[in-house]
Amino acid sequence: MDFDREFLTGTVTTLILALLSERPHYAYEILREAERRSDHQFELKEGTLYPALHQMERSGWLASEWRESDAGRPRKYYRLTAKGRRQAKSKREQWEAIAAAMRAILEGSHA
Amino acid sequence: MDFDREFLTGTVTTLILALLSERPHYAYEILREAERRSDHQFELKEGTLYPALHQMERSGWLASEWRESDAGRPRKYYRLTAKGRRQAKSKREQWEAIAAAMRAILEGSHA
DNA sequence: CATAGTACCTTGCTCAGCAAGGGAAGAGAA
DNA sequence: TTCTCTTCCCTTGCTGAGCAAGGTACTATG
Repeated sequence: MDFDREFLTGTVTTLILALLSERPHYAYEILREAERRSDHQFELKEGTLYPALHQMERSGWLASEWRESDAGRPRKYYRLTAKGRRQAKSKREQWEAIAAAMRAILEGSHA
Repeated sequence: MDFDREFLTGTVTTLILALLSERPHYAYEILREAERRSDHQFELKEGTLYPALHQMERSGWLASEWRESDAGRPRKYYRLTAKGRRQAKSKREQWEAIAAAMRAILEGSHA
């Protein structure tokens, strides 16, 4: 396999695609959800997330839709397109390959 | 825990420190070894590795020493300093935390 | 009325990774 | 002998992800 160059820095993209694979989310919700599930290991920054979402929408991986909320501001929900679903799969597989490769290398240095 | 900013892109540094934790290596050997152990998943680039090693030496994580080889050019061996050993531990722990966090997030999207 | 939380966004910096170059020296093939 | 392959070292200059730091606006709470 050949990793996307950007992938080695790309946990953010992988993470967004994974969450959106389950159901549509709005950005702020992605922030909270990533924090919660990672037991506060991840603190995704707004300055990272919003531009990333816009970029991914421009690339045709995501589609967005405004929805009213009973309390407070309307929310912009993102969902995966077909292209996005393919990307999500690819990114996840790449991540798993990297994780396996790292494991193989790190194991040696444990002794 | 708080990740080093660079860490999310920093598998390279982690990997180098892990290999040097085992024994001194010269750069070219690190390239080959990373490839071999990752079953050719990783193809560390020279343009990445050499500057990284120099940077790490300047930071006091590594020390280097030229050794003659029976065949061919002399080789520049790098080994960890005490500071480097602490870094190696820290990076490995950070990597493991990220891997765990990613696992937690990716699991949900498998269904 | 001030503070904190929710929710959207942008601009401009920094620095890791890399493509693309270079050099030198030995080994084997044609 | 010349050419190419492999080993081994290195540098320069680009790109782009992540982020700090800023902004807006509305609601709830003390």
